[in-house]
Amino acid sequence: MSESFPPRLLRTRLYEQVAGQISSWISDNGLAAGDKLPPERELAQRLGVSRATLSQALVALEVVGVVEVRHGDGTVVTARHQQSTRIVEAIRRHADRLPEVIETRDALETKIAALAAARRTDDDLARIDDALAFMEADIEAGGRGVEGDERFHGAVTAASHSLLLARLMDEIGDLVKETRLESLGQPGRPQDSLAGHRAIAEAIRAGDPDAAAAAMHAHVEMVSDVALLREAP
Amino acid sequence: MSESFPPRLLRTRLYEQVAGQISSWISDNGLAAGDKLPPERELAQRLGVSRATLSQALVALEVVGVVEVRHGDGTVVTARHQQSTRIVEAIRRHADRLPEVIETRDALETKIAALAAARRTDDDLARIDDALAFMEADIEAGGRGVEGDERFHGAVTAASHSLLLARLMDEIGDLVKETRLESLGQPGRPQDSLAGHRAIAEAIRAGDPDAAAAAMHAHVEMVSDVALLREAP
DNA sequence: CTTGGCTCAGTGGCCTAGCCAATAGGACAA
DNA sequence: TTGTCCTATTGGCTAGGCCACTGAGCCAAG
Repeated sequence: MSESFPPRLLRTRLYEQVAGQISSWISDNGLAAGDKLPPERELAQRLGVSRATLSQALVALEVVGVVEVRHGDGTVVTARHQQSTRIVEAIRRHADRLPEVIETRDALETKIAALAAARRTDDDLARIDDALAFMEADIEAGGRGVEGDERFHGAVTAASHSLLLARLMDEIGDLVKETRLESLGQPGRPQDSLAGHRAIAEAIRAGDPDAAAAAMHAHVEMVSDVALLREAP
Repeated sequence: MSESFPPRLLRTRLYEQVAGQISSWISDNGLAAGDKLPPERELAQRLGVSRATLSQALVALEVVGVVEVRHGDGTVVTARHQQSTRIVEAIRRHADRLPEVIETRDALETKIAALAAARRTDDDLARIDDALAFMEADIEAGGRGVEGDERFHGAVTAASHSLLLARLMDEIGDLVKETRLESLGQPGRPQDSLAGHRAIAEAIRAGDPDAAAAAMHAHVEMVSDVALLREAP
């Protein structure tokens, strides 16, 4: 019942507000890469916070890649400040983001499947089979196989032995999760999905990259056939 | 001239070390999602730093998504802590990271090229042509066309009209830059690269996704033929 | 027995005040 | 012109303290 409750009323820490203000101040005043921010002491006073808090905000902005703090010199604006940071948010709020997620999954997972077919060890294969079995049991018990689906794709990703691709998949993990829930909620879909997984697993077992890529592509395409998208061709 | 100078001898701030220690402490002790860290006062004392510094470290870890700091309750470990965080660093230090970057580029840019062919506007096309012209002029003037190369791929990415794919490309931007420098430094390579770009541009102009994908794939494959890799087949 | 309010100990949030350390840029000597 | 040194500026970090929030236990009202 407690499905969609109030969003937990997240409490904003002071440093977050400060970071936000600095960030938008940079945009509003059109500060470009290399431009300097005011000294900490002055900035803190102007913002009405202590230097310690300002320091936290700067750490946050630094981690995200908006500014660079140089001991003894000052704080300068980094390049690529507008793009990276807020795009995730932009996407999250964007209504028609589903197609983009599908496209991106297709790009990454097709390659991942091909690599997995070429590189999988026996252990990798065992984990893939485990995920398959888990999903099958879940579905037979009346479940939708959500977790099994997740495990399967995770196992395949691991089998590709590419840290970078794994990292990017993780990056879009949350978005993928939403499409997963969407997709597996449709009647008959879990079984179809399981069948798709089996085809992918077989190609990987056989060590056939092209077949694995094709199977994964077909699978992602099938998954993308979601009610939400079916109205606007 | 200041092309690839000293890596700027990055100065580690205390909070970075602290964040690192906490992070590995979490891994080593097998802390799972939901487990609590010691209180700030105790942790600060144990690590031999002030609470303010520890606080900065926690902000950093929070921004990255490793922990969640709850006012009045404590600091708890978040899910997905092991994967995301340190992989970027791991990759950066990994000697044989080149192949992974190439693979990932191939996955993303092949898809991007196909989408660009399907969606490019006339403006997109104009920007692509501009980049092409810029690179050509640079090469004729004796340059290596590094910036032109960057512009071209940027223009194609923009033409794909996918925020998500653009974001992921941005994510691996630094790594790609290194391979770019590596590749274009080889004799005759700039011209070859330019020819590859032309083929891609033509396919996009013609609105042929398959051809664009194929051309991009060939291009990435050509680029990957780097001295560093040629010894270990 | 359940519910709501109260208290209190533990914990993070934030501040003030201050000294240390790195940097850049100017003054000055060679 | 070049190299060295000095110093003002600016960030790095600490210490110590008060306030605010959370959760658990207790207790009285329903």
